[in-house]
Amino acid sequence: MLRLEIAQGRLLPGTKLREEHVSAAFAISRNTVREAFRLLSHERLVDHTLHRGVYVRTVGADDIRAIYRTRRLVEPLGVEATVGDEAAIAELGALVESAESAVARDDWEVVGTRDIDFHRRLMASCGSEHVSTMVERLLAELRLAFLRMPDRRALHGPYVARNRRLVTLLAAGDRSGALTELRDYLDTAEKQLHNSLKNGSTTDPTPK
Amino acid sequence: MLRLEIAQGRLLPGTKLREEHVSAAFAISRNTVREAFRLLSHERLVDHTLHRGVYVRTVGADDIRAIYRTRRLVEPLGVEATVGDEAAIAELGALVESAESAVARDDWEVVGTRDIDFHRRLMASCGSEHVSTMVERLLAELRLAFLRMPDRRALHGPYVARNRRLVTLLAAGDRSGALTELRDYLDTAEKQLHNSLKNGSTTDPTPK
DNA sequence: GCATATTTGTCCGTATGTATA
DNA sequence: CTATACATACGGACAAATATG
Repeated sequence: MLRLEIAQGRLLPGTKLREEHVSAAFAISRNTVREAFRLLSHERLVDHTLHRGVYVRTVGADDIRAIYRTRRLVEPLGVEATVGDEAAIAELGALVESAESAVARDDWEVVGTRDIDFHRRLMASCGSEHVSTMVERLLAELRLAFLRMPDRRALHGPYVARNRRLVTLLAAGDRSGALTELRDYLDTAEKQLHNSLKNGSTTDPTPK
Repeated sequence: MLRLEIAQGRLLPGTKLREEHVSAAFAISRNTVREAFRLLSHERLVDHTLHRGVYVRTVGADDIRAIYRTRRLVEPLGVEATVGDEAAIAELGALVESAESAVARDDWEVVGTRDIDFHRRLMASCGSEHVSTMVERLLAELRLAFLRMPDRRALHGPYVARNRRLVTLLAAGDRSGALTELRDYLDTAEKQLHNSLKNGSTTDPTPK
């Protein structure tokens, strides 16, 4: 049942998923495949149009705008909740460290993963299950956007230093400093994503 | 496919939904029923345990605590976004008016619905699709909690005046006043729900 | 524009494993 | 412990919609 992994790592956005094909590939029945498709569709990882099948979701410029609009709205709540939460700050520090060692290994795949983990952990401090699941979905969408980007190093490279700075500010208890750092992070990240999308994306846009 | 309506209005929490029974009642196949169950389960309207079937969700005291923890976290964002949004304030006023006329008719069902509509509209001003769908789910859970309460008048009665006050404060541009009014709303609402749950609930708790 | 082939949506029947009486 | 009921999963079938030539 775990083809989330396939959708999130292996397949490229825009790929059509034929029921018959998938059922053969996984040696499961078509009915079971359909149930799985419902789940993925509900998680917005695939697009499902009537009588036309399911496609791996292609996140466009509008989607990115929506994602960062939400992040700008919600992530400040995360830093508010994290200030003074020693355990959380320690875990965030560990995640940044892991990202830094990945940079040293030139493993940009896990650098991106650690960045996502970082912000998931940041929001977990809110202590709201509802918010956490929303963030989970938000970051899954973001990961789909990452898949369309050609240069992973340029994509994830700049942000481990920013996360490091954020942790330092949080550890120092500098609430407003952390907030402005966060805002700056989000602004530059969104700008870069739009640029990468405009210039060259790995896959065809395939709007139709 | 619209048995959301049934789960949200007709059936009481704790009711077991047998696949065969439902498929017969709606004249559809078990396979289709199963797909629908997956959807409802993902929306947290039903509990789905392996090999034991699906039950209409019973929201307990812990769930209510989680709901209001999230509301206290997120709804302030809604008032921040609504201050200065003339169109939104007008719509909120219309919703309160509709609730007031429902009070005059002794129609407490729609009073509760308008209360939910009110807070949905409030959060819509954030302009975040992600937040809106999260709120949608949050309020669906809350409505399930309402179903367990015996006295609808006592449940919904006190809050139309509070919503009216909130609209007035928003229209006056009194941001901090609106925030404290909101906090007070949430505190008393949660307290009342816990009380009603303790004393007498319409349905059996049926924890097992 | 039309005819054909492919694919989806829906249904039925059946087999197997699990939980409950 | 046995037996029953039920959920899970499989495979085949057909109609409807879509895509292709």
